Amino acid sequence: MNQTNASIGGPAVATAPSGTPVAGHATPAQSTPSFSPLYQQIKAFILQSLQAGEWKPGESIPSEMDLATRFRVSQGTVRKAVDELAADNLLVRRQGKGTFVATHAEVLVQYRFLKLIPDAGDSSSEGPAEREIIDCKRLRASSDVAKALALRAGDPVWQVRRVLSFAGRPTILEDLWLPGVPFKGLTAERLSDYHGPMYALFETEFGVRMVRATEKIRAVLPDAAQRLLLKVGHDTPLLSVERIAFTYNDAPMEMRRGLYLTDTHHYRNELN
Amino acid sequence: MNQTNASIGGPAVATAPSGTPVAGHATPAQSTPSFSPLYQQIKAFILQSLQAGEWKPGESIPSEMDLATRFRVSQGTVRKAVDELAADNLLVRRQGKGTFVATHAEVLVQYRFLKLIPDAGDSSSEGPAEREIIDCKRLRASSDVAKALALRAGDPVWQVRRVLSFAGRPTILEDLWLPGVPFKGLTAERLSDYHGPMYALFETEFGVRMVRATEKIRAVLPDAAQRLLLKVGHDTPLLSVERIAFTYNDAPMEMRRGLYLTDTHHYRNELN
DNA sequence: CAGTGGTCTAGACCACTGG
DNA sequence: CAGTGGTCTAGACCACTGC
Repeated sequence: MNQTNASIGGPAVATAPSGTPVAGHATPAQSTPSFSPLYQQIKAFILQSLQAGEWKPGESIPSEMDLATRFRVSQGTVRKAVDELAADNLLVRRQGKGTFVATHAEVLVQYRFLKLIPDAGDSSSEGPAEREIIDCKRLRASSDVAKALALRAGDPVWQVRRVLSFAGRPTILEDLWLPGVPFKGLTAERLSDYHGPMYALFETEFGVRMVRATEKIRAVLPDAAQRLLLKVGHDTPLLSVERIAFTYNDAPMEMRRGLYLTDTHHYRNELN
Repeated sequence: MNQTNASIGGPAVATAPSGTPVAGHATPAQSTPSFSPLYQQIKAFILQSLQAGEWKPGESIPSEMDLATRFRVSQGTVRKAVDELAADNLLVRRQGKGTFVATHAEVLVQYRFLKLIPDAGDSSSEGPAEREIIDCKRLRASSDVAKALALRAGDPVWQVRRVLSFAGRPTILEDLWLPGVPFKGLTAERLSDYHGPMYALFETEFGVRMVRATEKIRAVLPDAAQRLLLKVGHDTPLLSVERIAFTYNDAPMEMRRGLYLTDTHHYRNELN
C-alpha cells in the first residue's frame, strides 16, 4: 500500500483511539485540498494525547508496532512521527525499553531551562541551589501579566517570589506568575517542601508540563527592594531574564522575571 | 542486503570519493570493536567533504540517489545522514532542486547568530544596522584569546572593533579576534565595503564558514572608552556577550565580545 | 519531461532491556 | 527469551522544480 494522501483512522479502525482524523483510505481522490502526510497526522494525534494527559510525564507510550497497527500504517511511518517529537524533547526514546513522555523530574534533564552556570567548574560542582520562598500570594492579573498568560486583566493569578543562593550567596531573585485555575491550591509550603525542580512539582502536583519557553534578556540595575534581597549595591548590574513558559498546546502557563547576579556566574547559550 | 555493521566504501567502489572509510563489506565478522551505523559513516564523509571545501556554501551537493550508488547503500540510508545534517543547519534541502550547503549569505538565515532584536515590531522593521569599523589591526594573541582560538600565545591574530547603530543610535560595540592565518589579507576596507553579514564575507572571501557558537552573557557597566563609543553614561548597564564561533570541525575561528545596549532592544532566546 | 527530494511500505536483522 | 527501539533495503509513488 502506497500513499496518495490517505488519512489515519479511516474505515475499520476499531482499535484507533478517539479523536483520530478520519477520511477515505487507499488512494482517495485527491480533490480535497490541504492534505498532510500520514506521519504528521500521527504526530498530531500523539500530541493530542499528551495534551489530554492520556500518557503522563515519565510513563511509556505504546510501542511503535502497537501504534503502527492501530493506525494501519507501517512502522517506519510511526517512527518518523516519534522521531520528530523526540527531537522536540516531548518524548524520550530508550532502546530496548520503549518511548517515554519527557519529564522535568529526570536527573539528566533537570534545570533544562536554567542557563545560569558558574564561571569555573561544571554546573554540577556547586550542587543544588538553596531556595527560599519569599512570598506566595493570590492576586488579580495586571494587564501585563494577563497578556503574557493569555488571560483577562483581573483574572486570578498566583505571584511567587523566591531567592536562589549558591554557597550561601544570593544569586537569583525570581518573581513568577501562574494562572489561578490550573494551579489551584498552590501554597508557599508546597513550594518549600518540594525538593527538586519547580517544573517537576508542576507536573506531579498540577499536571502542567512545561514544554518550551522564550526569554527576553536585558541588563538592568536593581531597585531598593531587589538590592536588599540580593544583598548587592546600587551599582551592581544584573541580568534581567523575562521568561514565558508554554505547555503542550503552546498555551502560556507561566511568566517569570529573574534577576541574575553575574559576577561569579554567566548565562550560557548555544547558537546553532 | 541487510546490515551487520558493514562499512561504506569497501571493495569495488571506484566512484566513491577519496578518504572514504573502508573495511570488509557484507557482514564482516563483527570481531572489530566500535562499529558505527552506515548512515553515521556517510554523515562523517559528507562532513569531511564540507570541511575540505569540496562543496562550497550555496552550492548543491550530489543527489541522494547519486550518493546512494556511490556508497552502495540504499537511498533511505543516505537520507538519514542528510536529515541529521540538515537538522544541524549544515545542509538545506529544497524539494525538486537538491540539497545545498548552508550559507550565511541567504536572506532568510541572515543574522542567525545575532539575537538582539527591537522591543517592539519585528526585527526587520528597523532595517539593517549602520556599521562603522573603528579599528582593524594585527597583533599577537594574549593568553585569553589564544586559549579561545586554540592558538599559542603570541600567534598573530586580527583584532577588529566596530559599532552597530540602529536609527542613528549606537547600540552594539563589538571587539572581535580572528586567527591570523585563515584570515590573511583582512583589512578595515574589506570589512567596510562589504554589504551583508560579516559571516557571509568570511565565507566568500576567506572560505571560513561559521557553523555554531557558544555565548556567555553577563551584565556589566561600561568603562570610559566604551561609554564614549556607545554614547552612554557611567550608570547604564550593558549586556556583555562573549561568543566563540566554530567552523566545521568544531575548530574555534572567532572570539567576539559584544556590548549590547538593552533599553530599546533585548536579547531573545528560545528554550526547548 | 527528467530529476530532485518527500512519503510510504513490508520485511529483515541488530542491539539492548528485562524477566 | 520476548519485546523494544535502531538500522537497512528495494521498490513504489507523490510533489515540486526547471528545461
